[in-house]
Amino acid sequence: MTRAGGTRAALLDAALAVFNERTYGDTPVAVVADRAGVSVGTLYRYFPSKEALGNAVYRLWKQRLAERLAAERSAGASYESTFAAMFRTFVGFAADHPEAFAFLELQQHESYLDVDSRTASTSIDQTAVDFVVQGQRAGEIRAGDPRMLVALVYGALVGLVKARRAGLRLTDEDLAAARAATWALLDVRSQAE
Amino acid sequence: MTRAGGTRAALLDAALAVFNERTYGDTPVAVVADRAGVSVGTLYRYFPSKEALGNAVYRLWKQRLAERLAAERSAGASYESTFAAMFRTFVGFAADHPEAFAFLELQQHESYLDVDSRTASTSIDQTAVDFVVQGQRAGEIRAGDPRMLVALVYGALVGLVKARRAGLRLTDEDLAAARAATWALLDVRSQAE
Amino acid sequence: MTRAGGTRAALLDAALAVFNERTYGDTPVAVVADRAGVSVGTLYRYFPSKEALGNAVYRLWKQRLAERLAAERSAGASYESTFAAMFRTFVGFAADHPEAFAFLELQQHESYLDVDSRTASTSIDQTAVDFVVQGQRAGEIRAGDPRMLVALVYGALVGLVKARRAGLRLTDEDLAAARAATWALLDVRSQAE
Amino acid sequence: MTRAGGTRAALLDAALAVFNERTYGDTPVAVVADRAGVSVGTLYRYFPSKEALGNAVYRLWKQRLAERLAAERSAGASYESTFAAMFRTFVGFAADHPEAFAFLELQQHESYLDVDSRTASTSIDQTAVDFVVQGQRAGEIRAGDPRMLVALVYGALVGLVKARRAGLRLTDEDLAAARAATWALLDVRSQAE
DNA sequence: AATGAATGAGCATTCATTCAT
DNA sequence: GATGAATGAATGCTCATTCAT
Repeated sequence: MTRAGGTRAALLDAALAVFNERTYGDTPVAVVADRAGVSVGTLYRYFPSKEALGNAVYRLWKQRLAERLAAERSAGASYESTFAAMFRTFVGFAADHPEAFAFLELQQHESYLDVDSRTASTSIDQTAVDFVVQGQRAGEIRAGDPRMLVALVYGALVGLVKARRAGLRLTDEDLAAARAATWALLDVRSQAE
Repeated sequence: MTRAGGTRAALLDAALAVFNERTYGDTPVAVVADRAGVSVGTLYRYFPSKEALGNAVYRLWKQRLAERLAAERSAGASYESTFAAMFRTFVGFAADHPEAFAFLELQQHESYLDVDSRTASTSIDQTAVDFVVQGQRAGEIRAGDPRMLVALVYGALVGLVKARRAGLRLTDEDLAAARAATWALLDVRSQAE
Repeated sequence: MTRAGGTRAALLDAALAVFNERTYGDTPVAVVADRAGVSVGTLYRYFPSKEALGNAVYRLWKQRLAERLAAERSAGASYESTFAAMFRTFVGFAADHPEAFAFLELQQHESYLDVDSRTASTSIDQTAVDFVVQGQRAGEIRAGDPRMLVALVYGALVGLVKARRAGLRLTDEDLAAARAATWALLDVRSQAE
Repeated sequence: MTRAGGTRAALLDAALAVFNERTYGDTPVAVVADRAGVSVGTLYRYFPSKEALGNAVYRLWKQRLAERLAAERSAGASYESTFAAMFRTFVGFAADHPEAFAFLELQQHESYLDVDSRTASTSIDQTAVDFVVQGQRAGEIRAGDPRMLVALVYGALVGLVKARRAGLRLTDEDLAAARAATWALLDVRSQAE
């Protein structure tokens, strides 16, 4: 099962897959190695420990998500349309890489994430907080602690993806409605007068 | 260290506490027994397995939350004010029982939850879905798949509590703003015309 | 195979035996447990690690040897007769507990001995150095760095026991000759005039 | 990092060095190869196994020591002066090649030494035993089992070197005293009349 | 009923050795 | 010849569960 990207990439892929079938903590490294089509010894040639492997998987996908989100801040666009783009990116990422999204957002990583991984995670938050702060200054996003608003929106998005993962089937129309509803979380016009 | 409620209650309390300090999966049963002030043997007299204990803790708190939420549907009140009451109940529950909330919503239980526990979980969803469906019929809640709307709202709430747990400090004013924003997720008046 | 002294004693006995058949480093803990007639898990109930077990065995026997040696310093006796008593004690200990002696003196312990164990070891040296210093003051033991003289005598004794272990058969007469020769290492009368 | 003597010599040097930093048993072959500046594969081209490498190192230095000792038996010299020369040779060897001496005398080799290596070891003993037997016939060395006397002397010498290695600092005067004391182990004149 | 000693399968990790390039 | 990636058996240690007292 070796891949074009080589053994290391095969291991990262296998790890993502099996960590999702159970959990990082419940998955023996032997299972990761098996899935990647290599021996345990080989896994340890590429990653010094199970923790290092977990961190590598986490960082890889957090960074990919961060890159996709960062790319959406287009110059002249309105906040609502920028939000719509970010929403689509986020939901699209979750659709394209359901295992990666589930691993990132639906598991507990506190026990093994190192500083670099936590930093990768923070970068997405920061992008979102910046967006909210600017939107508030422009009078398009409602008042309130920006981190709180981000937590609500991010939570709503995670809730959405989690529900789909649990079996909820949504049409494009549904998703457009979800986007509109989530934008209302931020929209200054939804603010009680 | 036995409690008023007896050994079983002491074990459930201890389990909730220690499952939060690490994770269900990372916590040896010996640690639960220790914390409860009993021996491992005794733990196994009250619960046939670690899984059974985990399920009991899960069900206990899911049911308590469900009861508090169900109690909020007052007869003549508007949907918005009912929502406000439910929001307060939910956030209040998380404030009163932070360990319970964290255990219920911030951990993965898939690997060990039995059917009964999953049902207990569904009951809260159902309460919420019923509320949304009725609100939609009454023309006060926006259109869209009710389960999707519930997922968004529930996700937003979890995101809020998670952020507080990660260190975000919020005033009562902030929480009122969070409630208003979350209501906008549902409010028909926030719907784009 | 449980012994009168209980599981812990059985483990210490088994450890001494198997550490001698190979080496501390070459002996899996499973082999120790097997020999003691218990499971690996039980071994770990009595000793937190293999290192701790190794240290416990080392300390136990070093202390027994130290006690036997310390008991030999009789009040009015001459240095030569005190030395003879210590020599007999030492050789007798090696004869009575060949495995213990071999473990203590013929293996490398540097990699795992803790401070307490090293202290137990030093106590024997100190007893010997004190003896030499007093003998020098009394004009019965030759001049020279006392630690150096102790190293020579201790080395000679270890060499003797090692040779017996390798198959050398010695009569009581031989041993008396060995004692006399070893005393010459210290005897002021053997000093070149 | 190849040496004048070629790859094989570089490997033997590297092995001696790293076997002393830890132990033969604790040293991965990869560390030996690294230190020698070659790959593991190359190491296995020169030595069929780790054991073979260990034996080669052992034999190499045992033979060098044996040669230096054997060279000391000068024709007309007295036994005491021959002994003095051998003592100096031995202590000098330990000073010139502390790693080699420590490897030979302060580690356990039983688990992997082959017959040839054991033979190399015996040859030194034989030289020493011959010396003692002749000295006894000449009436200059005390009575007693020659192998026993050799064991005492060899042990004393090892004890001396071990103590120096553990930090004991000795002047030339101290060493002369050590030599005199060690000779007393053999000297017929030290024998109790 | 309660205890806690005992069990042993299971896990992360290491390392001597092989072999395709 | 030389390389170093790959192998997989072996090791120290953990922990859910049982059971004699």
